[in-house]
Amino acid sequence: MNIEQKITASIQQAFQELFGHQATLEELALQPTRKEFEGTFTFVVFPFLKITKLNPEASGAKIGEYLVANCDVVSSFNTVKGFLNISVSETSWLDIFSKIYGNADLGQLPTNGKKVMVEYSSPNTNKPLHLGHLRNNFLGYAVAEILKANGYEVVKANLVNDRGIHICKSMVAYRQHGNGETPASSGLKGDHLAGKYYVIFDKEYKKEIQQLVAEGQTEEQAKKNSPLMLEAQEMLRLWEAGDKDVVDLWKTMNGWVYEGFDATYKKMGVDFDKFYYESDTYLLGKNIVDEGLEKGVFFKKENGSVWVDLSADGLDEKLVLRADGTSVYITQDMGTCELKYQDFHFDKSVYVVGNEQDYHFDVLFKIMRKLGRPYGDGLYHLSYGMVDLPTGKMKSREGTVVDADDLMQEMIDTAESHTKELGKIDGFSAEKAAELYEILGMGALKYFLLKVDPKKRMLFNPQESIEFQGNTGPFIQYSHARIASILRKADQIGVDYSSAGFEGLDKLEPAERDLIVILNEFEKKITAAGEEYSPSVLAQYLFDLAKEYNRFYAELSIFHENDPKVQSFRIAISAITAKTIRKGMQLLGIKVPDRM
RNA sequence: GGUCCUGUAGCUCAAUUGGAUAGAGCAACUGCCUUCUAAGCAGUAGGUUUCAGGUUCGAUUCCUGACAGGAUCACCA
Repeated sequence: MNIEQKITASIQQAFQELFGHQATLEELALQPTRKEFEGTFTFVVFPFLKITKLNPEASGAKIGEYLVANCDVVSSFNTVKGFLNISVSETSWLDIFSKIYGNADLGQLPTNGKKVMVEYSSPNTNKPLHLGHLRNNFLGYAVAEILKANGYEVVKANLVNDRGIHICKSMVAYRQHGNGETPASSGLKGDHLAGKYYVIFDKEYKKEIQQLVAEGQTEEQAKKNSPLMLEAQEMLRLWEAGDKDVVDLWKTMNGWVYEGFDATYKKMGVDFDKFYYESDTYLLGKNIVDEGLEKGVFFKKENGSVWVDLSADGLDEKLVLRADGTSVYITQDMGTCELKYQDFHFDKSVYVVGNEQDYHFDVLFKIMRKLGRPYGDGLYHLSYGMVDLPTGKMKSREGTVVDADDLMQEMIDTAESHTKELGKIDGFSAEKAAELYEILGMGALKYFLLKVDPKKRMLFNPQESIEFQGNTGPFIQYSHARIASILRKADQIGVDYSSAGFEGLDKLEPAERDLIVILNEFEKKITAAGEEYSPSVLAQYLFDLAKEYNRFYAELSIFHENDPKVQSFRIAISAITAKTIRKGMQLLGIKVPDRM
């Protein structure tokens, strides 16, 4: 039983004994005391005035007195209006600290026996990754790690969109303008090479449209009649028919792209347990269409197309199979959904996909539930907002994208120049230094993208967005490095900061207590981040923790402290702060350095 | 036009899910390095929470209606 539960249980008892009222633990929830008041936890009595039949102050006082007399962790209280502010004794805080300090599984909750799949990244193989993908990948990875910490067994999946008209566009342009260029001959990363021809296609395509319009066609006609577009469509048909030349080219180009993606994923620090390829899954789902027709979930129109009617659910009628019997997007998504379940028998399945597909997933999940899938209620769309630039929305065809590889390198370079300016790492080897720049640059970038509530769209200003001070990754990393330095010194001079070193300590400075209070919230935050699928909860917490530690650091001395117990305790609390930061940042996919 | 999301300090974001005088960071200003890393700490200033109603002890949070921005509404993916 943790401290909050202990206090709420006592309040429940107080209601029983003082007012003869049976309150649920749920309605007795505590909240943190605002820092301008004395106390740690606050109980709001307003909702219970009808039960106490006293004014707010008197109600609070009565419960407060009961707590001081009957709850051993409560040392004092004060009431302001209807707010009962509760103080916890210093020895209780020290007990709590000892428990945290002795916990070998800090930040890892016990297994819950449940399995969850997290699908993220899911790139197209016709162009390199950009800023929007970074948010997706960092989010997906962090959510997966957070769910692991919550006791789930996690499968990270990547559904690669490796076929379709967009790939054919790159292929057509490559055939016409490629001259046998390869990543090796051009020095371009494979994904960038494919992207180059995707852009060439679009340029040439637009020229053709202009030409055709000049010859008197409408723009719509021109788009359909453009020889390039016709060729791309023909190539798609040939691909589906298994034409050897087309398939060979497709394999070659995709191979280049995967090499490029591998490098990018490595730099991002993300990984996957299972890859799905749309070239394998795009024909799936037709059996589910049949099943839906049998069960009466779907219906057939006169022309043979198959639909689902979701108007009773506030949605619309939605096509699930074309009149010619071919699949649409949602057909294969139904099939892939079922395939994933057959492969892994998950309890939950999370899709990390941008909010422009909200409607699509709404429909997909409603369908799977109507079909009575056992996992229907476990389907979840982690919908995140777009990343906007100051110039507006990113459009890959128009070249207004921030490339992922470029941005990551830029961050690392900035970290390098910043570090050199400060001149603190003189003893570092070149490799050590390079490693540090990467840790700092990637930390800044990841933290920036993860600290915002996923569902909100966010603004990214390449010039201004990335800071190394304030609410940033490097600030938290810096706090860790400071502590690491203290621990090195403590080890060097041989201080015992095991719990034996501060046994019997019974006094606390406010800065020490505040630090214990926030350290004690770690598991609660991991739980909340997991329940809400929101790494931002954890990011915010780690910032608050680092801030609290830096206050402690500035206010209290460690190696000038004369009382050996106090000194030992301060090192211990520093050590556990570092451990919490390291573990928490790890859940966000961010590394922390020992020196910077 | 229908549906959904968003609107909080000059800027970027919080606000424990209905609680106290709405908090951080950046930018601006003032202090603090002979002491464990100043990528830090302390402080000043900055707000009619887009607007108008409503619900109640109490609203940034819930409801209604405006306004603004975005997404989506294909036999595209």
